[in-house]
Amino acid sequence: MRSGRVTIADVARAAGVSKGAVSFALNERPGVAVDTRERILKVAADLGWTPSQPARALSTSRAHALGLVMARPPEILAEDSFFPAFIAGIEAELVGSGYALVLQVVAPDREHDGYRRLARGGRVDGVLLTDVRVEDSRIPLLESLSLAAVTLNRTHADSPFPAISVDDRPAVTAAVRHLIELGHRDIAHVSGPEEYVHVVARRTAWEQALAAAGLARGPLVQGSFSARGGASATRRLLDRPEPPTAIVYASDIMAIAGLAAARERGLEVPRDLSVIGFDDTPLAAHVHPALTTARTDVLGWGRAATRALMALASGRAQPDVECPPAELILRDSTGPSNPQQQQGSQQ
Amino acid sequence: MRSGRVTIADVARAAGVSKGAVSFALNERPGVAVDTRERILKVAADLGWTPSQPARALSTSRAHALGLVMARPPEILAEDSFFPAFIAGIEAELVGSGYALVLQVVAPDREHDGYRRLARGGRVDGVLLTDVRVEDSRIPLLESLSLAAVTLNRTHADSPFPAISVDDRPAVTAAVRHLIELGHRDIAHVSGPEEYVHVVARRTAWEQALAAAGLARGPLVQGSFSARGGASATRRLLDRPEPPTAIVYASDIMAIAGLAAARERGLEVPRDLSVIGFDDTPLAAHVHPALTTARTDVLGWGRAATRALMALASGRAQPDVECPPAELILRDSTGPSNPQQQQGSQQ
DNA sequence: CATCGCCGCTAAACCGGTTTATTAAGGAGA
DNA sequence: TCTCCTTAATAAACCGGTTTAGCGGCGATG
Repeated sequence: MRSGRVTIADVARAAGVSKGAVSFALNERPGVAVDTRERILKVAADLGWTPSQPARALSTSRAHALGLVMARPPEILAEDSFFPAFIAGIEAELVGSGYALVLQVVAPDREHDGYRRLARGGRVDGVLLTDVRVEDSRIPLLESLSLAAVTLNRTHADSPFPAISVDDRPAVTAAVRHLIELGHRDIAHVSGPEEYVHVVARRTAWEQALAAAGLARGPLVQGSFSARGGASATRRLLDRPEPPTAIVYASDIMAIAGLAAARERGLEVPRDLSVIGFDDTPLAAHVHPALTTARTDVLGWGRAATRALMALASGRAQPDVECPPAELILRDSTGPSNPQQQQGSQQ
Repeated sequence: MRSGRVTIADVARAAGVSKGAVSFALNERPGVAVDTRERILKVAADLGWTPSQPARALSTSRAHALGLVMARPPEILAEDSFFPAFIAGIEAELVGSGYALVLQVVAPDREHDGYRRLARGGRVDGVLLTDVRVEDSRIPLLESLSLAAVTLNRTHADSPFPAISVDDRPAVTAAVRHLIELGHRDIAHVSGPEEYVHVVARRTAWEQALAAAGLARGPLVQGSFSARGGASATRRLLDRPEPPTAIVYASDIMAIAGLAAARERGLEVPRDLSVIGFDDTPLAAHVHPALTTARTDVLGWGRAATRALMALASGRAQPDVECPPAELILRDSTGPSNPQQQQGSQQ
């Protein structure tokens, strides 16, 4: 009575039953008469009782929580709209499930520690693996920690974990085709670190779309997914003796920074240069010119991944899931190729 | 031996002591001889034992976790660089403390549920309150849930919780003064929902700086902290019979969208219009023209708030903390007032 | 009418830690 | 040498749930 929390024993006493009966009633297990169950639930509601998660976790040896490790450098974390949307998707699925999300932000070189901290002490039942690598050292790590996991996109290495994937390639293919239809023949790509599977997928799609059209592979610059990286990659492309007439970026942030870099050079988009981003950041529609880009349902991706991981953590084996592919959104940053105008226009 | 997890009993047996001794040794409590303690710790390390958090939480009735509820609409969540930086700050302080961060993303009208879910079931020992309101209904809620909390900035209502504050006003004051020095006399403000204390603080600082210079209060438009809101607020300002020559925005995202909106109108920044943002998003330096804005050490803010909350959750009363104020960063989006050029330049 | 089986419920063990009460051993003081 | 006090360590209770074993009571069955 004087103690703070209401416990299962209080409920049992008030309902005139045993602790076990309350537990059974709460978890909808057979062995409790319907009217008894209802009486118990009513008493529980009246007393405002909710089972203690730690106690429940201790006896079931399941934390009823999922983990997410974010290992990006702070600058990129702050710029990217992926995580906020993704986390919103996770939570949309978690609401009402009794599961919680435990976060871990770590320096990129301390990534493994993040997973170890979550696993040890049994804080979570499983983790969501984002930013999946071609060869991902987290896979063996998680196996050794015997943590459940799902990967966002398939790693190229062997993985026992279900992959929840979004195919970026159709949008990139469509982007390149769109540019070719506009008359572009020199189409560059600003990618990211090649260790990431999504970077490779986008770069490959760009290459293959060019090859399919019988065009030479345009210049490729590796950006860093940051605004700074996008700006410097763009400057490097524009400094070439024969600068490209169009650039396909692996992210909106790099593309938006590219827009500014082009303008500094006196180029006007899309007259002198066509630009295509990737992500469809909310800002993309509100820069000048509005950015042609690729859209992915990140929130839906988060939901699908979470659903699979919860099922997996409950012991049900899960198949791979294929989410709807990214699609191209046409806006105003792409236009007809206009090479003579552009060449040597600066200085 | 065959069971998965190593428990304290395994360590005790291996070290030839009792469970209690292991617990004492781990928690550095007196009553264990130095060499015994070292032997125990060595055995624990050899066995790879880490105490189970749920078990520990059950006996100490402390979750060793903090909670953060994000109640912004998805669009704004995705655009804003605040949360990623803030969360990075929280984690920077949490690393090595044994605490974890539990996240809860909810629809703005379901905010209270988020806190209830965290409190019930004892998932967290305390919560960080962001986006503090002038009259904040979460304060009485948290008192009734008897959850510890710190607020980011002081609510105007009574609050028993320590406030960890950053003063936005000096930067806004400096921004307005800077514009006045450049010859501007008609300085508008795009703010946000007036329920937020930081919105009121920025708007008030803008008003007071104008009044201090003997200038009339310029036009005020309430934005929504989204790119879309920034664009439409800007258009509304530029549609006035006598459009302002300078706009101070309450956020970078709105300012960047404003840049594009001005350009659509045929205005050139800063020649025809000066623009100042707030936040110093990483992108701010990489748009064209580079955005003059206000910078806050959000990461440091997160650290300070987390430090205070952990201490509070451990039972130590905490004083209010004042973090370094926001400061103005001069870039290229502000220039001398040029009103004749601008008026009627569109159409 | 005796037996079986099932239903509804209880008592008690258990999860893996922390903490309190208690005991054994060793050293100082008289 | 005996007593007293301190220190080191243990055994057992406890945190708040879940889960297993078991036990009355009742209807169905033979």
